Amino acid sequence: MSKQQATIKDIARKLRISVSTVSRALRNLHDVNPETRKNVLELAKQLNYEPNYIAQSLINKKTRIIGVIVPVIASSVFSRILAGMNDAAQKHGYQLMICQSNENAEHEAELIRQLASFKIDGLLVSVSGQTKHEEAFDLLKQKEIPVVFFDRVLPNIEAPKVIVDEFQSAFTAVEHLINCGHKRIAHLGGPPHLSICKDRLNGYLAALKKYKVPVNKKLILSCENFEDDALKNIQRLFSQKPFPDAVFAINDASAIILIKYLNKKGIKIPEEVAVIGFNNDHISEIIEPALTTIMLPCADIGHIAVDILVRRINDPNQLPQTVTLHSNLIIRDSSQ
Amino acid sequence: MSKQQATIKDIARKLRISVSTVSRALRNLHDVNPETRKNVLELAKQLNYEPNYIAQSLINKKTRIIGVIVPVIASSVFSRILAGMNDAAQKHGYQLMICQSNENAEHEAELIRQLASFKIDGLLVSVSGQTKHEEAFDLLKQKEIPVVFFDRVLPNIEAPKVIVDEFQSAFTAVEHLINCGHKRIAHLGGPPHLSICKDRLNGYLAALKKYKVPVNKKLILSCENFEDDALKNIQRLFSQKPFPDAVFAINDASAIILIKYLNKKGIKIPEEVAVIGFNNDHISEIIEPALTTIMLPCADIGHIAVDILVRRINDPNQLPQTVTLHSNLIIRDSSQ
DNA sequence: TTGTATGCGTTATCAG
DNA sequence: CTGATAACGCATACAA
Repeated sequence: MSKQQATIKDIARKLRISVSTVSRALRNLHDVNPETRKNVLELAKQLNYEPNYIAQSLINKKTRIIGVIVPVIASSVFSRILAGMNDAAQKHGYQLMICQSNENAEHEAELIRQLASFKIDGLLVSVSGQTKHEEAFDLLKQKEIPVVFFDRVLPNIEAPKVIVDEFQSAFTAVEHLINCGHKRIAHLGGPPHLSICKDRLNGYLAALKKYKVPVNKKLILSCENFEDDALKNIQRLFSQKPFPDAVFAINDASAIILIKYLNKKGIKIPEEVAVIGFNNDHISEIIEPALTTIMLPCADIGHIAVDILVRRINDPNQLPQTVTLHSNLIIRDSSQ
Repeated sequence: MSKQQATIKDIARKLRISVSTVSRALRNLHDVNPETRKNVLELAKQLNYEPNYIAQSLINKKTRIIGVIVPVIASSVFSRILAGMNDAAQKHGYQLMICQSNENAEHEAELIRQLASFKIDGLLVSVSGQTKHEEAFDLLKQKEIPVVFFDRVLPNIEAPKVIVDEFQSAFTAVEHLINCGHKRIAHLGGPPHLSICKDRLNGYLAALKKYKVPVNKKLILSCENFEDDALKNIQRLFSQKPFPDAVFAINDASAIILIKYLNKKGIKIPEEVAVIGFNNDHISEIIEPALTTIMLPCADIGHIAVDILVRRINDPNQLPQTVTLHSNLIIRDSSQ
């Protein structure tokens, strides 16, 4: 923190008026002599005065800081969501305090405590892949810090959520595979306790059911750490006979690992195995064959989450709403 | 900010002791009765007491907040650097206030003012592609807020910097192309006033000079907005005859656009045109042909920038140092 | 070992 | 229209 910073006291002393008058003049309150105000504003400018948000926060009980916890910062989805949040927060006059949990539930809980100590006005959270309980979030309720969950949410927590219609997205993806004539469709899933993963699995199952494609449990795999576990699950999947003739992967990163695996094995995509991903990472349009995938509205997720949180900060009695955004199926060469 | 939060006053009242004793007990200072401390800590836990950083900041004149300004959050390089910064900041007990300038110099200046009002303890900046003056940073000097520049820095500013040896990186890249037998080597550059772009251009020129390859100005292009301008420059480049037989691109994103252009035109890589990128984006190992590129130590940049800044926060008299990190040439199929 | 008083920079409530 | 004073939550010199 700077030491040479001018305060309203300095202005008051030099102008031989009281600090309260200075405070009023600076904030353009009604009951202050135009001349006095002029003098104050001039001196303030000259001294390069800037209000101390910290001191204001102590009184207002508002910091204009929004905390954000994401599992990882360096991911295409989360970095795009964060960018959207940043722009939206700017519009509302808030700053973001961004942290990553590194997919670690304990660290996530610690971050919540830290951010609470910073007296953030509200928190935006996308839970780690390892977060199974909602205990960690009780602290926020108790401290009356409004929270909005986004993207990865806990199913049983009562709070506003901004999510993508994962069920419908997965359904659409698998329906597309079925329409392309595939029957033995595998699902390379994610951590099963995460709602996004559950929902995608259910969308997958619903599509199979609708089109009367029998469910084969051997074709349903869970990667506890997303793409980090993908390869070993892929190997297991393709050690079976007969092969699946299509794979719906939990994300593009896993799908790409699969494509490289199939390319290496000389298995033709999409003729022998069709592949569909999730996220529309930049890579997906570049890989050979280009990856059919689901495009998420990342920037919108960020904007809307911030908008809802700000509304909640200003009116804590808002009922928790869940905003469900739609995704787009992007059909490329890996599926047809 | 929460309203129901317990304060040291509450603890003091309930325990019928003074706030100063509570304050001391909570911070484990020496001169406090073990029994008293035990009572305080117990009640604190029971009331779910957490110190109010805001109030502490007002006294300590330290917020334990580090501001960060990057041109864009959703980029592979910057998001990885931010992730590194986050982990390093956590270790030092700081939180990050992250903003993006969206490559806009005016917005960057505005962000500096905003962060200054938040009384950040220090600032980490990677300048926007449009930042030509250093005026905006004078405010920080005046307010004695330490700054560390990273990755994209202004050449003439006296401040600590954490950069990659861009000259050497580019030299190595072009030397590699020359060693592969290429003679008409083009450079698809970035905004020319950015130091990283100047340095890469100079590295390119130095390599040509060392190996007595004649410089052809028609083969040197500048993309004012990096990959956003790449395509039109690529088209200009390949409207010339004879073609360049190799291209050193300013980043992987531009190199990928080039590869797709060449693939579409049926120009063989690397036989007819070799391509080399910069950044080692995830894509570079996935595209066909896999892209030879320069790998930046992103996480290290983040860690080291934070370390230096924290050192400077604690001792403002530190001389400004420039830490230059080395990159690695990753040779893949696009060059040989 | 503990309590009192004061202050950090600002705003709010009064009284004048 | 202006000023004195208390308060926000905490830390600290000093006194006890």
